[in-house]
Amino acid sequence: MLPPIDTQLFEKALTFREAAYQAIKQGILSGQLEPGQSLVEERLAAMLQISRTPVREALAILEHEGLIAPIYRRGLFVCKLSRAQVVELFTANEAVEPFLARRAAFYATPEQLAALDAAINDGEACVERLDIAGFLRSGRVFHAGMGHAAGNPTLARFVERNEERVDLFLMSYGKAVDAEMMRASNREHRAIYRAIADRDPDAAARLAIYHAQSTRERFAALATDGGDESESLT
Amino acid sequence: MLPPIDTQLFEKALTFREAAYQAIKQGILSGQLEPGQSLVEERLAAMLQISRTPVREALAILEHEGLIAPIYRRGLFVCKLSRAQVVELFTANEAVEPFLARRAAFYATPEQLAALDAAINDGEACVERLDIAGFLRSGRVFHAGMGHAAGNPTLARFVERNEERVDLFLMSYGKAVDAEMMRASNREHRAIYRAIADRDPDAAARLAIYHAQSTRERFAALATDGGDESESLT
DNA sequence: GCCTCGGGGAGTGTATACAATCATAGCGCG
DNA sequence: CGCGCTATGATTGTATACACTCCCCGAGGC
Repeated sequence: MLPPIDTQLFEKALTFREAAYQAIKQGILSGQLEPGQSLVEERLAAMLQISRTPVREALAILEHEGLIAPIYRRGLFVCKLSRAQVVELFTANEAVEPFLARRAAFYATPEQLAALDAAINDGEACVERLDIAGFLRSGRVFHAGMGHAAGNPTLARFVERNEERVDLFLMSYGKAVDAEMMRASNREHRAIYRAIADRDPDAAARLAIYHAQSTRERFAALATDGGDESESLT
Repeated sequence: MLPPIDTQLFEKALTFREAAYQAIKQGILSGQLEPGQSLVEERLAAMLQISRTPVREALAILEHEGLIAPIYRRGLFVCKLSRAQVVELFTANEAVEPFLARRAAFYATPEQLAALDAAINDGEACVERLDIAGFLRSGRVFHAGMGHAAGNPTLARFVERNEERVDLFLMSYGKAVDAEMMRASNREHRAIYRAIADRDPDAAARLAIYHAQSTRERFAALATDGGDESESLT
């Protein structure tokens, strides 16, 4: 599955490198480039109608972010995360999310609250369409938005990257993600949002913990099989 | 100030890109490349005796990590963090460190405990030598080691990167960092270590919080002046 | 004396060229 | 018929070449 030739992306980004980074990342997170698939530099460059140089620089960054993994002189591959790695990501989020929720309840501006609300509504729309990739994206927007509202870009970006990697895993199990699961997740998002909007830090933090644990349990129920655990590309 | 030509680094790394990444990062964190200084690709390439291509890829990663910042078609510069940004980093650590300390108290292996102890001892040695860069490095090793002992590489790397950026800031104020300050920090590290070694999660978490806050206060006392706050390169 | 306006140089951003290595397929041989 | 070996192609890793942009500086005009 190949992402189509890049078109408007170059208008937003100053450099081809940035455009390539966005395009490839988008391709991965939208499911067009599936986990385990090999990424040939020249092919990507041809799709984006640029040369290999900026593509390589973009790939270097994505590799550093943990979305793709190289095998020396063999090629680059979209990461296949193991269950253990995903559990680790959830654990990391468990440490950070309640902190963010609490602070968001203190500091969120009306605009930021509106952004959170919009992300939740977008998620609901995606559920109706059974648009899994879109739903996962809306979730990332929500979590990143909460980080932003908490006034800590560093933590916000950390959470966002973790979500990206989790979603990358979930894309592998796309067929198993059903509407009820998505609805449950969105309900929890809305509950957190309400607590933040009500300026109730304790409730926000509590609900964030609940959400993290609950998500992990939903995930565990999903990924019972091992799959090809052996070749978990890191 | 220029880092000398790379020698042994290429033996450890498979690619020039990785070697360049390590070398440049090392140059920044050791203080050879000072905040605000411009990094000319060709110059770096000449020092490392390689071409610009792998250097650029390494720089792209460092930029993504937030250690250097580009100005479009003007050049790359070692980041000058603002006080607000450093406070933000401390806040992020405050959320994560107690979590790591608690888990480390549960899961640390004897080897990991030994590594923590070694890092602390190294730090003490650096204090005697008044080796600020070395002391900061030992601190990064300690914090990263705690993350590792907590069994969560994701959080460990997050903390490590935050420490790198904080240390980058402190390098600017190198002259103001005195021995007593370093000793205090190391004492707190040792206290955390003892709690972990004693398998006392609550104490470890409590001491980690205290350390984070205490470090932030020491920092605040240090960076009272604004410096050239205006041009904080992000 | 101050401002404006080229011209040269430095340096990034991108493209292309080259070398090294790995996979694979074809072929011979046992 | 299966196994190993070689040759060829594909793809990465690195180097070099080119174009464009921005800054600096000096000359000329007011």
